[in-house]
Amino acid sequence: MGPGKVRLSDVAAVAGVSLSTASKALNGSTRISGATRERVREAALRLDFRPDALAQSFASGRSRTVGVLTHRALSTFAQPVLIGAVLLLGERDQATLVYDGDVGVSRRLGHSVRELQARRIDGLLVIGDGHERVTASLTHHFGVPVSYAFTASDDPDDVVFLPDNELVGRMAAEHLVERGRRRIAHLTGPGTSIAVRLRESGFREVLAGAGLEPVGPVLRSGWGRDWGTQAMDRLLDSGTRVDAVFCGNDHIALGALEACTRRGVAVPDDIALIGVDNWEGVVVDQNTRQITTLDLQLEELGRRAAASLVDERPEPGQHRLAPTLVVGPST
Amino acid sequence: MGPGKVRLSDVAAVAGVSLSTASKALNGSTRISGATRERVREAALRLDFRPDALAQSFASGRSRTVGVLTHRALSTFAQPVLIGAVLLLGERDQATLVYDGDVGVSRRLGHSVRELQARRIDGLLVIGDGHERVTASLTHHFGVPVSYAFTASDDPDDVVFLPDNELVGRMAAEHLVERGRRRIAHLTGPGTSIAVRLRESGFREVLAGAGLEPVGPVLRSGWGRDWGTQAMDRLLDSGTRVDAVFCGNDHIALGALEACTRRGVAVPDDIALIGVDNWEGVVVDQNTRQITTLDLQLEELGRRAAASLVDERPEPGQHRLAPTLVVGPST
DNA sequence: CTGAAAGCGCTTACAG
DNA sequence: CTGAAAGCGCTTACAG
Repeated sequence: MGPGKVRLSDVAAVAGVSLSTASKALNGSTRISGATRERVREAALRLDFRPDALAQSFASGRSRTVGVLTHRALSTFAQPVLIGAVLLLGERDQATLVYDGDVGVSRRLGHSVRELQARRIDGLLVIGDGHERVTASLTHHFGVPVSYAFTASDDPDDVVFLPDNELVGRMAAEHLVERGRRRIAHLTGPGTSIAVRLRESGFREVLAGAGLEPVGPVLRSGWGRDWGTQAMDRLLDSGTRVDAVFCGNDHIALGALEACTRRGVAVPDDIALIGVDNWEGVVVDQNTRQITTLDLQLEELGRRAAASLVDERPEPGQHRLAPTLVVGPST
Repeated sequence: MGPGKVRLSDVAAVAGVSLSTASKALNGSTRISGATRERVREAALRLDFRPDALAQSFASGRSRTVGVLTHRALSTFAQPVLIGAVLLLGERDQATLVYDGDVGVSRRLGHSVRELQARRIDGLLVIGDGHERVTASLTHHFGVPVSYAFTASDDPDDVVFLPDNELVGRMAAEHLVERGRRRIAHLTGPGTSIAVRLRESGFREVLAGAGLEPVGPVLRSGWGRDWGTQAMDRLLDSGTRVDAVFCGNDHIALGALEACTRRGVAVPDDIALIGVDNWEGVVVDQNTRQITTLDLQLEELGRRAAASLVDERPEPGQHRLAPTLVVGPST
């Protein structure tokens, strides 16, 4: 259906202007008389002109495609980052070329980098797998903007987006302190984890500001529900008086909740629990919404990182995204 | 760094052939003498020639970009489908242009369709939000292959990929029957749901084949954990003897587990529980792996649907993907 | 502000 | 099997 493909030259002819003028009228913010612009626009509208994106890209050198490099086997946490990036890029009419592979392994990487260069991507987003690893900077391989999401880069001049894990700790502490809790313990993941250390540091900072410190020893080990149960039992067995626990993630918080329930400790009346991740089902979709959590806003992280490539280019350095407090109704 | 951009004409010159011959030697499966092909390849390698993808696309009309239309606000379930699609397409060196919007609402859709056409996409993938809704076919808007994932289309000639929900029911029943369970109940989601009906139908079919039928009334209502607890309580209160329960999803199964635990019913010794979704944390990462589940393989669904656009084109009609059984160790 | 012209770097009938 | 030539449909200095 239709009179064949409409080209810009057809629009120009109908509008009674040259090809180059038509082009500028439609795209360029160049000096063009308002009247001419209107005439060209009308003609384009009337003819239902749609510029051939392939030709535009070829002529302009802009591919309207952003490359994305992800770390092999996208984790639960990295997935929303990629989703956010892909959706934002779509909103900007940018396609996404995703290569998955171990960003630390140069073999696969070499192929991906070459392909992305050949594609003349307009920008590159490197998505890592959390705060734990540092990605070797790839920025110098590309003549286009490169940003890093959910991983640090080893070049301080890179544009990096990370969840603000220190703020996570501060917000957890503030939430509990504001609600009158004073004897706050901390059960968390392995002490080798950067996220664990940052969260703990923010947590201690706010406590100190309120003239407090963590009650009992900070227990650091795993990220699983089992560990949460075990740690909570240990804490309560020790006889430490506790009125709140900051759990390093929601799995730990659920494990702690289980221990409390088993021992007849009321949550949150006797002990308030706060976790991290907004793990689906922890807060939503349960009567037993006894846990408050902090959402790392990972999809938004992906959106911001992608936007940094196609919208205004931000300052070099680490950009930290604030988490969101998701309050269990009874807390 | 380097002697400027290497073009195909440079390769041709070095190899001592014409531009067109060089092009065919590198891409075409056309009749080219082995010797010539080798010479051209060597030259390309030596010069580190990388074809300009923009020029290739423009000349060939193939954009190496696949369009993806997703239903507004990607759900937890639709996300892995998109991830799978994007990753597979990357493996095929295909970029992805994702437009999110209500596929049923023509306003936004119109813009997306026009943009995708202008981009001269090589194929289109429509990702829906599960078995419940039927998407109006968009196939006729495009001259390129269109596939549908995680939604039905209203045109029987469309290529559609769905989880095999009937098989979900059959596999759940088979698993329980094979393990000697005979008094099997079914607690599930709303009776209006297509997925609920298909799962129940497969479930009943296998039971019937074993000379059985569901024990007690099939309880249909919500998808949440609360409902699972409530339904399990109702079932046990009724005095019905039960040795297994097929739960419509993992949330329901977890709710049922809670009810059992509270009442001192041993799972899986007294009552085996099987759910659906392989919801993170249900089976993995807990000592209390008391629940078996069926994984809908949604990422694989996305991969298959994407592959149907860029690899071999499958038959029209619905293609159903088998779930995977994820057995809790003690079941 | 407008237009003529070159050029982006390949692919692909077509003729030989 | 190989090559000369046209052409893909825009953008962008450049000159006017």
